Amino acid sequence: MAVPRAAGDLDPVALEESLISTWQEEDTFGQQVNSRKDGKPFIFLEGPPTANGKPGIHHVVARTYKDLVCRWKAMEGHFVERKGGWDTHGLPVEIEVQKRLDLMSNEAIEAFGMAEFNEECRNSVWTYEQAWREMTERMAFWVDLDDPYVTLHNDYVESCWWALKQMFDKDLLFRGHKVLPYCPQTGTSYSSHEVALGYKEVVEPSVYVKFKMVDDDASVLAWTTTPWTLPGNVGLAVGPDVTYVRVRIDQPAGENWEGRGGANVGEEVILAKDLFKEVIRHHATILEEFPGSDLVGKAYEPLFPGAVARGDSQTAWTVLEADWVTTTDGTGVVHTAVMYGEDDYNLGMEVGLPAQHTVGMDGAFLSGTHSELDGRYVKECDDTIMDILMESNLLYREKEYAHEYPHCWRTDHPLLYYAMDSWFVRMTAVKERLLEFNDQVEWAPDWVGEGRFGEWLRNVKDWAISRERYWGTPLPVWRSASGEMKCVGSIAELQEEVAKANAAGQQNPECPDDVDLHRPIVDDFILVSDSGEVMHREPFVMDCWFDSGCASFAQWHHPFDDPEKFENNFPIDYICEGVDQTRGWFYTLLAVSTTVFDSICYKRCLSLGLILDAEGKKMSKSKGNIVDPWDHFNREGADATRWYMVTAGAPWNPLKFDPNGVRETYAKMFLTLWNCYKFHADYAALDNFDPEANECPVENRSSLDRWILSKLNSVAADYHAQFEGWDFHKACRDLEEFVVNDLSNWYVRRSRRRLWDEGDSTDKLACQHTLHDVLTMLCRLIAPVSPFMVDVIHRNLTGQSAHLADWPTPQHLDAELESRMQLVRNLAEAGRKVRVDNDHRQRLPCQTGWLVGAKNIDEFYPILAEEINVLDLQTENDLDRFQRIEVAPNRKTLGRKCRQDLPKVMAALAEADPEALWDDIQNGRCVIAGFELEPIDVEVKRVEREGFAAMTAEDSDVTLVLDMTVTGELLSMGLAREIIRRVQQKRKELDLDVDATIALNVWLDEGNPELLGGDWDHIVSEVRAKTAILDQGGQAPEDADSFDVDGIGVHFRVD
RNA sequence: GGACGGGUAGCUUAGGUUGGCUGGAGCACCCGGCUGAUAACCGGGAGGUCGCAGGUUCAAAUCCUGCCUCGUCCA
Repeated sequence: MAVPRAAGDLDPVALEESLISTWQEEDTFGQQVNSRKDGKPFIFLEGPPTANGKPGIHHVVARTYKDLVCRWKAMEGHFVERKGGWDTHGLPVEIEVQKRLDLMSNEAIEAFGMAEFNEECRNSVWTYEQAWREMTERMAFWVDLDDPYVTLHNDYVESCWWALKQMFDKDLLFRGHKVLPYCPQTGTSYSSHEVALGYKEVVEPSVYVKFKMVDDDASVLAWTTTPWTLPGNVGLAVGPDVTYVRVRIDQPAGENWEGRGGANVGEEVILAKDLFKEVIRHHATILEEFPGSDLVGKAYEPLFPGAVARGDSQTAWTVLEADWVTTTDGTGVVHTAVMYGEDDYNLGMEVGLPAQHTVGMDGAFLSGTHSELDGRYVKECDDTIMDILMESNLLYREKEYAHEYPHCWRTDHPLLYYAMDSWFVRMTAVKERLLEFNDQVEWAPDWVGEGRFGEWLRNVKDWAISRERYWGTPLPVWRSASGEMKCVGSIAELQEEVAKANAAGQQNPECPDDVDLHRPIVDDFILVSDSGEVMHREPFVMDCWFDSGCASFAQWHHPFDDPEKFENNFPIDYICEGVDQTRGWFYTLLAVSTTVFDSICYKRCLSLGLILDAEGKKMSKSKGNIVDPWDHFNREGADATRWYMVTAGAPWNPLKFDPNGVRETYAKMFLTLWNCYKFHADYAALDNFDPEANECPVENRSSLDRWILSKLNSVAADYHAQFEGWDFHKACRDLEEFVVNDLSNWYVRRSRRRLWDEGDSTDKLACQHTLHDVLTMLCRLIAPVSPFMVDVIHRNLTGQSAHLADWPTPQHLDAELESRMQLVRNLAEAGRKVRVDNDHRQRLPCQTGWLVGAKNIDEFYPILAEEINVLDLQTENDLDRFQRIEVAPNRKTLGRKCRQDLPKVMAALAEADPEALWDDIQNGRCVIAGFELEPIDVEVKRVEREGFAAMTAEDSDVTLVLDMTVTGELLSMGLAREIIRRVQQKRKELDLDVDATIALNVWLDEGNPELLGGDWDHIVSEVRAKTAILDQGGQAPEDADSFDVDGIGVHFRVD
């Protein structure tokens, strides 16, 4: 420890920037981690951001919560390693590059060269790395960015391969179809995010089609907006509980019939009752009504015989039931083409419909569909299809239909929903385990785990993990034409397989130890199956969510490097990301750990709310309402920015980021803290105060000192408890309240005089020790949240960084002392109110004040007397002299007792004389409206009697009474105080040193109260006047400063 | 359409699980005060259909039902 240096003025930006250099020089972060090496590990996992976007204020929020928990746990003594990470694969990277290089289709990419394209992606990933590093460092997120995990690194990819192989071996990885929006022109399927880029309103033909029943003369009527899917029709779905009708056409169509289609008189059709009027354009009679379940199982004739082969399907071309069928549009019968709709596909898989394409990857009908359609682009066949249906009398109506339909954002062509070959992880097989593991996670807030996440898990679907893309972790599965498969789980295994294949006659390229595990390199290896068949790699890359889902082990290159590293760091203690990660990272981590390790992945998960702008709108580039964190780093500093974000609301609530709020936080919290510190440091430096040199046991200090220590320690205890309960916002709001109200506005204000003492008093020493103790503890409490200023303060006071210090343990608690001080403060407040009510200036002293009903606060009388400016403060024991009692009903007990008679009882209580009433209640003689009132049923409060200059302090029965008599002596003292205040103000304006002396002239106008000798001397000494002249009744020069007291002029000059 | 969360003063919010006394606070505004105390502090004022409508209850911001609205995720 050392004598502190004087604090100087505050420049938060300079302070923080210079401290960052210090941290770098001495590797404070490394020291914090390593000094806790023997502590129990607290395992944190950084959710990898993608570095190909600019970091914004929302990233600062997430990183603040990550950082503050890690710093807090480290100070508590845990070993907290913080490895950085980067998410580097995936579609957004590809799109970015495609836009830049104008490669708008897969053909274009392949013409450009897949290797070259991926190289571009690899580089583009680091576009904003520098910006991320600078932001991370400037906001003081302590994370190791020099040795991060990177999802594109071979080691990382290899771990992902290993994980996939574990799934493959457990039969959890399988090949199937997924219906996706697909653009035949670019040959790519799209993610929902890409689809969202291209929705357009279009008007297209929609058709009502008659499906002829096999054992019935009637037809079932179905509707579709995509006629091109009709050749693929293999089923009709009805709602089992929907009511259907069979109707007979009674008359030919009217003249206003539009478009193709029609029906003959006597023909019967079946459709939902609710839609009958809307759909049927003929006069028709309802023959019968029945539920959809009656239709289920009935067969109908295929529209395009031969387009799809029946195979061994029992259910093809029959009516099926599906609970998602509605009667909001169409006919209540849904045409089902297995390969061209998600519901269709799922239903088809469920009931065993043939899964056969009628459309090729080029968007054209496959040959064998129909002689007039084969080989033609499907979107150009609507007319032909309708004509074909017309010829067989299968078309009932055509109708123009306007709707939003997704289009390719690159080529503007309509997308086709198309069943693509896809790979899945069989999550449905581990659903129960997922739910069990989720129950073990401590979620903040808990409703995310129970609600949103739990809901997601209860409806878990198999995870489609393959993407038909280029830049990503390649799917390590090789497959032969006959369906033999091999999943490769490591580079060594790949080398082995390549060698085997080469031995069987293949001519593969080199496969060295550092072979790049990306496309197209891995595509070039051709392996050979156990039966000797040639196998090619399945041409997919992984969903990049799979990459990040592997982070808990892939960051350590598990199991290839030191497996202990992983075992000691799994499962994770703490992760923290935005709530939008619920079905993203939070899910994929659990999905991977469950399928690979049959284990939970993380024990605690803090899910953060979104960041909105000050208007509550989502921040987005297009709206231009993004807040740049640097605006605040460079103005109020990172401390204030972080503190603001933490105190603005619960972490999981959406945060409306208000730039003004940051300024406010700076002005209130940090300026105040700095000034408290400055007050201590300046005097400590002046007095050569060394906290170790002169011991000053707490029990020997004044009650004011013991109070602030106790108060801080109670706040610290709550602070800690609230941290434990994730209520960081409440903890920090309370601490801020402490700094502003308790420390600055009471303790420091009440202690100023003590430090002005130029001698070496015990009391001054006690105050300095107390300030030292309070400030160091405060710094440690704040350090995890806002790490800069407190570290500077802590270093100056103790010679050690706050971040290497221990988390404080509460001590010196004295609840009784705290409550007495609370009373004193409430009384001081009451005193000010009395003066305002009685029009009595604050600086004009009162001769006497009486405290009525006060106990045990004698030791604070001097403080209180000064606060309320009373010369003589006395205890008054005759409570009835200034106080009376009030009897208030206790509604809780009375309500239970009286029920509906409560209003009557309340009215009676309000009427009754309080003294007599209370007497009766105490003696069990009080019966109102038939109810006997007991003492518990009322609350007795003592309040001041009216007609006195008196006020009862808040939350107490103690009344303060002031004597409002004004005397010459009092006026003189009050005048002296006015003058002192104005002169001090002037000294400040003149920017004089605190210990500079002045020459003072004072002129008092006629009618001013006489300034008594003692009071004049007091002025002279207070304002440090070397020479002083008082002229009562004289004429002041023009250039003198002037002010009024009670309407009479006072003039002075300071030289 | 579904799940989850929000809606309290001009703005930001506390309270809501456990129904009860006058719905707290901060910013901004107005008046006053205090200060060798800072962009600080203190007192007072103005500002509220606690989203709307029902219900339960002696009593609802709080519990229940429905609706409106905003957000997120999923269809």
